[in-house]
Amino acid sequence: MPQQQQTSHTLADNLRKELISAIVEGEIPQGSKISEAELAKRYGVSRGPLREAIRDLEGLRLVDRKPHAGVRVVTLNCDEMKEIFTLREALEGMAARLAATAMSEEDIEDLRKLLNLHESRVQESGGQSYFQQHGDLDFHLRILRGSRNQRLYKLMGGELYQLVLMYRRQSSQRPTRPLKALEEHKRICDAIEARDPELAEILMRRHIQGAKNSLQTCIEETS
Amino acid sequence: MPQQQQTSHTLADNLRKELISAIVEGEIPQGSKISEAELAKRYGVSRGPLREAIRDLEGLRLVDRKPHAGVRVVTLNCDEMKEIFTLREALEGMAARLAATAMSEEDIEDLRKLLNLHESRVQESGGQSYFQQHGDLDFHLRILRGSRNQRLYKLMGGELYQLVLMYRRQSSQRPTRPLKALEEHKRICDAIEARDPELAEILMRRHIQGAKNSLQTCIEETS
DNA sequence: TAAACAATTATTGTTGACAATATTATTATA
DNA sequence: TATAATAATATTGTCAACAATAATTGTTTA
Repeated sequence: MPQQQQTSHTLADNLRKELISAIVEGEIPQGSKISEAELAKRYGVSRGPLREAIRDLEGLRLVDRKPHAGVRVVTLNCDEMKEIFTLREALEGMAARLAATAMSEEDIEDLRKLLNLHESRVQESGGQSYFQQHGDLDFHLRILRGSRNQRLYKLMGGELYQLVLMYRRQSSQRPTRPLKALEEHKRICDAIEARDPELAEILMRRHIQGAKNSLQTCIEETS
Repeated sequence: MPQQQQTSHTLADNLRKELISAIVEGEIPQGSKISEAELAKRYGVSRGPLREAIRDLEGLRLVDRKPHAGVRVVTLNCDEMKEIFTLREALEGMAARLAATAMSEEDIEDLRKLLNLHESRVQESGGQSYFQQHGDLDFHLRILRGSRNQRLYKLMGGELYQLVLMYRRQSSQRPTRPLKALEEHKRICDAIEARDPELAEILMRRHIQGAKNSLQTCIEETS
């Protein structure tokens, strides 16, 4: 079953989704100040629900807020992104460990099919964009769900992945070797299929460490 | 410097703190429905800021909300608590790893002093209550801060620890062997002092696994 | 001219009233 | 009597006006 109904029938909840999308896609640029009045007019709602939605975004750390001074979209510098990847390493490593015992045979079969799909996409067209955009996250989300740990799934899949997505979309992140990543995904899947939690965790952590290391080096910002 | 000013000068932010405290302490019992009108009257504010504060609590997973049907305080059963402890294992394990290289000599010295203080408290009075209530969390928060990973610190120290606290306060959690816990803390401190990230992580994970295992076994709830 | 102070303006924070939805109580019917 | 449909009630969701705070602009003074 789907985990949530399509539309929540409340303005604040719909706004929340729209704003998340707008920020992640860069429609509302990083570091820009958000004007409540302007956004309210733009989305055709009053400021009440809008403020509630913004409050949610603050919880997701997509915006920063200073009382009486307004909210700004966060600016993701490379250092912050490395922090997030460190969290990914810890959390997704644990997810892989749990998935190795918690995933059903059908789940694993589906996961394998997904990897085969990814392989064909990568082969047929270089496929970098597709794989980078969706394929990689699909795989990681499957593992997170496979951990059967609701809180883990919601935490990584909900809050943190928005930030990863945002960074990928906006930082002109170069595609990081889809072939190598796909190969690593396969090995992780192997470990899960072999019901080897320790190996699954180690491989996942290495995989994410690799991604972290390939983040473009930070530009030192003294001011 | 302190990370936040004392009072935020906005009703919603102050309410947020009060509500968190009220829920964690059990003043607002688990599973109870929250009436906006009643709470607004109780705290002498209008429903606007109250709703924003509640929205924050939802982000912290302290309450559940169904659109048009109200919010309820979450009920922490043992299974959920085990999920949280699994997150703790992953995140605090990572924190210990990072702390082993990131903490300054002074930080480590202070940590050692803290442990000595704990030891005297435990010895002089059995000290179970103090150590269980504050000492244990103090130690873990120090490690989290020592990781020098802001996001890790805020995530575990902010959102997740509220839930751990809530469970401890309300589930008549028996004090889980303060002497053994203290001993484990010392070993973790040793590993950090020796600048041994792998060992620090392993010990921290074991330490939290032990705490998880000592959670009282769940009462099976079929209905 | 530059700096500091003061008045203005714009934005955020708050409130109480109104609208929409879900829950409860009531009534009719099998 | 039990169940289902329906009306009444209470609660949540939304709005537009008001208050309070911060940013901006203009003015005065060294």
